[in-house]
This record gives sequence, C-alpha cells and structure tokens, in this order.
Amino acid sequence: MLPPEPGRVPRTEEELLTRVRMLAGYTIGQLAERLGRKVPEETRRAKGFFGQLLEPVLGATASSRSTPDFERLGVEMKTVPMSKVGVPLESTYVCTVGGAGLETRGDLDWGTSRVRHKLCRVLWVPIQGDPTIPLADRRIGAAVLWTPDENEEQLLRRDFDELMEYVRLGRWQELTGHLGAVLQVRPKGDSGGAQAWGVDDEGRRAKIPARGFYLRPAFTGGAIRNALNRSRQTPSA
Amino acid sequence: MLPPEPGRVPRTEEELLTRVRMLAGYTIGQLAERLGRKVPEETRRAKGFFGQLLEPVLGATASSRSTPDFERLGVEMKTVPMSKVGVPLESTYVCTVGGAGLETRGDLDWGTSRVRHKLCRVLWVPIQGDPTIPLADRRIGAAVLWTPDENEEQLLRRDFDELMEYVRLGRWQELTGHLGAVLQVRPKGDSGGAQAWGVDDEGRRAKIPARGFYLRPAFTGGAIRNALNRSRQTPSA
DNA sequence: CTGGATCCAACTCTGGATCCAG
DNA sequence: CTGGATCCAGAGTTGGATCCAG
Repeated sequence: MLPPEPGRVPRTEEELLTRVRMLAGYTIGQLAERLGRKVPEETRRAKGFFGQLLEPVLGATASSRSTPDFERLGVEMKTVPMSKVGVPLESTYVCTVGGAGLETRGDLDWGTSRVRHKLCRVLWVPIQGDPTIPLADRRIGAAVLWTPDENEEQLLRRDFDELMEYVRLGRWQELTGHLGAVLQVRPKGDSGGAQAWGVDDEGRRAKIPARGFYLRPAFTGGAIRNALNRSRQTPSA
Repeated sequence: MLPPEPGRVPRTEEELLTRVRMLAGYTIGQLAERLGRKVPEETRRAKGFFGQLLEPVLGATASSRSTPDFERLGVEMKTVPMSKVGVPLESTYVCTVGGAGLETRGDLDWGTSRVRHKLCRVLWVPIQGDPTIPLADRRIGAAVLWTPDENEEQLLRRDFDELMEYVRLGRWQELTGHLGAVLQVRPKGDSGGAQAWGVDDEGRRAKIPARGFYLRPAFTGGAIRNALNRSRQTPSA
C-alpha cells in the first residue's frame, strides 16, 4: 500500500513518521503514478515538483500560506536532494526576509522570527538528487524529525542576528550570500527584479529585490545526521 | 479604418479623443472582430468585457496596477452602460476603499485620495446597456473628456469626507451603500467574504469584506452631460 | 431602483525548490 | 562550489464591471 490513507491529516508525529517512512525506497515515478500525476521530463521546469507531490500524500495542509506544513503538529516538511555519497546538494530555503518595518517587526528578533518558528520542528525527507538519474527514477530516503539542539540553535541565532543587523540599518545592498556560516540570505523569485516591499536606507517603503533565508548544505547535512543519531538513542523520536 | 493605429499610446488628449470617437457608431461585435476576439454569449459571465476590449484599442497601459489607464495623460477611462433614453444604468466603480492604517493614510484626505486622483480627468465612453440587445450588437457612443467642476468636486468631497469618517472610526459595519448623495461605498469582489485588510474598531489589523467607491448613476449621467455642454463651448476640450 | 452579491482576466505574491556560470 | 538567477503551481489581489432579489 503506497501511500497509506492518502490525504488524511496525521494526528501525531509518530503517525506522520510512520507514513513518510513507508515511502522510503520507492521512486518519484512510482509515487506519482499512485497519485495519477505525471512526472515532468525536465527538472529545470519543475523545481518544486517532489515537495509539492509529497504534501498531499502526507496530509499537509496544502499550500496554506505562512503556516507550518503540518499545522496541528507544528511540523515543517523539507525535501533535501542528496548526492551519491549522502550529502545535500543544495541549500534549503526557509522563508522570505521581511522588511524592517510595520507588520514584520517580530522578524528582527530571533525569538519571534519566522526563521526560528519554521525550523523548530522539521521533517527532513531525503531524495536522490544526482542529476544523472531521471527525475522519475529517483528514490525517496528515510525521513527524520529534527529539532535544533543547543549548539545548532546558537549557530543559527548568531548568523540571524548578524544578518538582521543589516536589515535594521537598511543596508540591503551589503546583505549578500557571502554572509552567515550556516544561514545565508540570497535572492528569491524569478528575476532578481523588484518584487518585495522593504525599507530603504532613508526609512521609506520601497520595492527591493525579494530575498530569502537559506540553510547552507553542510548545516542541513549535519542536522539530518544528528537527528538520525538521536533517534537511535530515543527510538520514538 | 477601425481602430486607427491599434495599440499605440496616444500622446495628447486630442489624439485620444479623436481615436475613441472614430469608434462611435460601431458595435461591440464589429470591434471585437477587428481585434480577432470572440464576444462572450452571456454578459453575466464577462462583466468587464467591453472595458477590457477597449483598453488595448485606445492604447491604454493595459492592466497596469493602480495607475491611470493613460498614464502619460493622467486620464482614466470608464465605460458607461446607457439605457434607451440615455441615462446610465449602473453605478460606476472608482477604486477600492483602503484601510485606515499604514500605507493608505493618504486615502483619508480628499486632496491626496485615490478617489480624487482617479476622477480628476475621466474619459467617459457610453455604450448601449439595454439587456435586450445582444452584447455583440450594442453600439458605442460618443466619448467625452471630463474634469469635475467646482460644484461636482464639492459634491464628491462632501460625501467622501463623510464616508472616511466611518473608516477613521473603524465603523465598517455602518458604512453601507445607503450613505452618500453621489459617491457611495459598496462591497467589491466575488463573495462578500473577508478579502481585504482593514482596521477593526480596536485599531488592530483584520480581514474585512472588500469594498469599493462607486459613483451613483445620476452623478455619472450629469457628468457626461456637463462635459458635452462644455465641449460645445470650447471645441478643443 | 438599488444595495449587496457576483463574475472574469490578469497580475502579484508565496511556497515549493533547483539551475548554472564563473 | 556556491551565490545569484531562475522556474512552476496555486492562492490572493486588483481592475474591469454587471447581476438581480426584494
């Protein structure tokens, strides 16, 4: 049976984990067929395909805006393309970088930031990412649930505070992908053009290029390994 | 020739008027055919059809957001469905009603409001509105350019100030279509459901039903007549 | 008659991410 | 390798208005 009870919202983390682990070993093509969906030929033209395929299967509140994928559980799902040797090939998108004003003031402080909320409980779902494997033939890996430990949270917070200092000062131009040891800020959206509201260096509202927070691949890789190790010691988490 | 130089942006009001007047007497069906577009069978299913058909013909900066239809000229185009006896059958939509907070503060004062900006120069395009005439057979009338005279502006402003007082106080529930002698506020959008951001009576941001400003039919009718009379006295405007 | 309800097209915005030149 | 550029789906919003029950 693949997948079990499709579309039903999982009530507990264990139910969610059980369900996603039943998918391990299957290919994207098999999962898509089960759902009556066609796999795009070019990965380049369907970058979010696997993530969007998985959401309804696992019972995520599909495409709800700005809420965790599994709202009741407070769990965020992230698919991670892995290389042949088991390390993430890409950075992981977290959320957009808000402006310094108005509705998004809470985003400047780590404690109330969307970054922290998004990352407080994550379901990592590894997927083969080797570009030589056709999309339909890539296999799903063993998912793990993760919460940052003290060390991980400190790493994230340190970068976050540094990055937000640029936002506070309106120094958007200096806020590049080079900053941050584990968390970085990069452009988001399909043109690099003006797409988001921000605050310029004189405090006025202005259109600026949309940007997002991303986890560097090494951090995501470590998070997945740590989650695996911890689950071996505490089988039910 | 129908229409002249389709798609080109008019450089002067005279050029715009000349162009739109060449359409007078033609039917919607003839205009649509000239553009290779099909006329919907049901008016009910294509409420904005004529207005959207006309925009590219006249060289409006199509569907640009929140700017005048003819940006360079500062001219707003409005189609008006007329009865057999030559009076407007429907109210005329002006713009949305903004909330009382943040980005839209300027909307509370007549001088800086979007209502005033939208109405400071309008190209009225009459169209037969009699529901017994099939959409494709309805004829285009003689368009006129209009600017509110002192009396008209005072009428508008009086209503506007009254209506905005309700917004300032967050008394949205009392802001109904019954208010306003020539300018009213009515629901906008396709469900009456929560669709816009506003400010509730305790000053918090909240979702409220989307609303818009509308000109009552009698006012629009008078505006068109006045514009006609004035253009007889001053032929070039 | 008319105030509340409704309809479509097009563009924007968000959430899902991967591509690829240097 | 990796930082900047880019791609898709689907919800949301705006601008174009008219419908229609009471």
